[in-house]
Amino acid sequence: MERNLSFNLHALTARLDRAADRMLKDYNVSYSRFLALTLVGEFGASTQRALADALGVTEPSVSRMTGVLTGAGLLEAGPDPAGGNRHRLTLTDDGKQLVTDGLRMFEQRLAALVAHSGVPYAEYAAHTERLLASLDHFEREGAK
Amino acid sequence: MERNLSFNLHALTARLDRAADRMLKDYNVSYSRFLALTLVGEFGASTQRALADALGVTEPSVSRMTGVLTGAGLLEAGPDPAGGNRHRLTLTDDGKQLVTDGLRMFEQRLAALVAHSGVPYAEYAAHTERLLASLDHFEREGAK
DNA sequence: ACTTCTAAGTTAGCATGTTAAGTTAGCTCG
DNA sequence: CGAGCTAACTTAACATGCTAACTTAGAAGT
Repeated sequence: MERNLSFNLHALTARLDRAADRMLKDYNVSYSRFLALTLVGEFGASTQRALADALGVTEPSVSRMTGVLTGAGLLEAGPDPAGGNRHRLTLTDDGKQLVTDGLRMFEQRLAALVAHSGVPYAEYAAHTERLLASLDHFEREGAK
Repeated sequence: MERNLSFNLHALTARLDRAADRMLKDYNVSYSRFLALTLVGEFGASTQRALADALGVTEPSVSRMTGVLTGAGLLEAGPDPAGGNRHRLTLTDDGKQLVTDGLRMFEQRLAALVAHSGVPYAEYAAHTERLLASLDHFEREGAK
């Protein structure tokens, strides 16, 4: 048996994530937290529920994460004027700065990696997206 | 900003792993543990150190995992006749059975997913492998 | 207005990853 | 042969994912 696709995807992702964690060490945030901040800042994920969906994780994860990020002064979580039991999420100035810096750094590094590997970026990215969409489809089918 | 490659890879892998966990629920093992057993059974990863390398995780992870798997009667870990402070890892009959069943199950499911998505399996798998190799290369460079 | 439903968030407990710092078994060399 | 080296393994403490079960704030129906 050769190492199969799901195994290699698992390994590739785990290593990319750890590399990202190392790059962010100076900023004292993990890659997960950086992603959360990015989604709040760049995609306007404005409640914890929305952020959980965007990150693809559960509400308890986000609940704990927002607690930490608020404590670190990167995120603000006030009551949402839209009503309901919601928290409106916004970035502080420090949070905005971190997202800006981090995105630039990752872009450069990933470009270098892909260039070195010779893999056609656009095609690979498109395939990844298509697999993700199919998986979503299967999961929705299965849940019915 | 569109959702970038590393983000989608992260999401795709996380979901594949969770789907695999659900499929293995009846067998009472997680996907991580299944992978460990597979590497012992199919690749002859015969010490904890070798298994850690093959899985791409650290020794403490493997140490804890082998403890659990041994307790579950899926794995045996005796002293290694090769000497040194090593444990020789081998599958029990139950372990072998699990690996056989699991691999067949995953193969079918992944084939269905990839077919549904229309992504060319061989090419995508080759690209993934190449990226992994490049990342290894970068990490080795960086460590020097 | 009171009950009830629903959606959002929290808390508790588990799994499995990490790093840092021990421990143990055999090898090497003066 | 004893001191120190190295490699493999373990232990401890932390991060962050999950599920299950609870709380809270509005909305809806009578």
